Amino acid sequence: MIDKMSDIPLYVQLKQELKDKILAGHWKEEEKIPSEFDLMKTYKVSRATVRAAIDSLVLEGFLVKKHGTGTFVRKMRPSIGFEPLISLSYALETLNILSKNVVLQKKRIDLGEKLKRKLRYKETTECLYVSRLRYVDDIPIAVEDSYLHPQIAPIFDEKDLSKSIAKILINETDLSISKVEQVVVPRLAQDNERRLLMIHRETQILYMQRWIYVQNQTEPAYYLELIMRNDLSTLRR
Amino acid sequence: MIDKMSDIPLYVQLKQELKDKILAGHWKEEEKIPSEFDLMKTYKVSRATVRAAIDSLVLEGFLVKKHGTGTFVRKMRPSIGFEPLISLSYALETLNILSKNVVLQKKRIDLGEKLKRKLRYKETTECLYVSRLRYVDDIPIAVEDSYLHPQIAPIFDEKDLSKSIAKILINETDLSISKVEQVVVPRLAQDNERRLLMIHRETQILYMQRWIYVQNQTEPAYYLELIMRNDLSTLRR
DNA sequence: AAGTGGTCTAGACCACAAC
DNA sequence: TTGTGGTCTAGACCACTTT
Repeated sequence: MIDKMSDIPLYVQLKQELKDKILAGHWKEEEKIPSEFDLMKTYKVSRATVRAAIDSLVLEGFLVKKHGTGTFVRKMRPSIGFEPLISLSYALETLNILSKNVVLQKKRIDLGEKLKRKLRYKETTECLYVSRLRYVDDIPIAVEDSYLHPQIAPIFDEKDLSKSIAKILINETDLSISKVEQVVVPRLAQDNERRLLMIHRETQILYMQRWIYVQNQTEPAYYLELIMRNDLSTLRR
Repeated sequence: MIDKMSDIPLYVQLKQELKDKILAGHWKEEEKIPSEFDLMKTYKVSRATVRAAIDSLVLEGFLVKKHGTGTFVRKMRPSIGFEPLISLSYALETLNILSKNVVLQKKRIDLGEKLKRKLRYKETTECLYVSRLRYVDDIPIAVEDSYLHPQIAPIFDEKDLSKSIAKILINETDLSISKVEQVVVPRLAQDNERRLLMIHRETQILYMQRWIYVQNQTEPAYYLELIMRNDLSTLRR
């Protein structure tokens, strides 16, 4: 209950009240909670107080607001906080850097022995290959080669691949990620990389490989290989 | 300037106005911006509008508020370059989260076969072991076990290990990092981990291993194993 | 048309930090 | 004591979604 005499701010009390109900399952996932006006009446507080409590819970990922419709309990993601480790888009967003991808190529390919070993496939001999260039303000910052396992490739057939593949994997599928392996090597850019990223010979880049495993599959669902500029400190928006 | 006839919300216009001034260097880093009341007068808007604009910029990491003192331009965070990939401290800083370490143990240890394999040592059979607990606002968020190769361990004999080991490696030595390998697995916390992190059984954690290689050495200079809470988004400030 | 969240105003009092 | 940000109220109108 809410105590107006308490030293604890009303919106904090209301926030805790709502959070407790969410965690206790009082409202189910995806279910609508009472409207802001209902909450005003129920708890006898002003709308600003209700909104402060709700906004805070939205920020913490417990609630989602839909304009004109209502406020809903957010489907719990098993991996909140995990995203920046998986998705370059997400990692950049935490720095307030917005990037966009341009798809250069997208095709099914057969894997040679060498590539098969690199992708850590055991049996599978084909995959969906996507080559992309990532831009921040029309400046190319990374070249990404993605390899999608046949088991998950169909999901991406009709997706907009200018968006983050990792984000799609996390948010638009029911797959849960079981392991992420990653190797990063700093080195100088090679000629072809320099041309794509429009950088000088001396510029250092990061070469990164990433294997993402889902659920019980033994082969990586998503292999990513990228090179990126290592001097993004000046790109804040 | 702010246009009350525009379709763009006033607080968004004000936010953009302030952001532009920050990026243009109109106020320097760590410098105080005008008070909320000054901004109300200057732009002829209500306090709620001013606060909405400022709160949004705080959230994005451009401003910091200090109760009773004022609002200040935030010091620029490190880039997404190499550092956040190596150092949890850096990675958290990009999320606007400041953390500190407490050293629980620090001792030389002899390695059994199992540990030797885990550390990926070929010949070496000893190392410097450091166990630390990482806090954000007195909340324990991670337990870290660090293993330092004998070749670099002496460097850390007299260092303050409440600071980031990776940061020391990057900034206070001449060693250059040649490779970083990392494995992340999301899973539920075990009993002993739950106690240290003061979390419930259902809470998901991230288990991470990281091998850092320097220069031409074939054995990792720094092996790190940690478990951390996977709900750090709720700790953002 | 009705209900929801989004924006905005004007005013009030409180808690904290610095002078 | 003064100035700052923190909390809270009561009211208004707008934009979006559903009925």
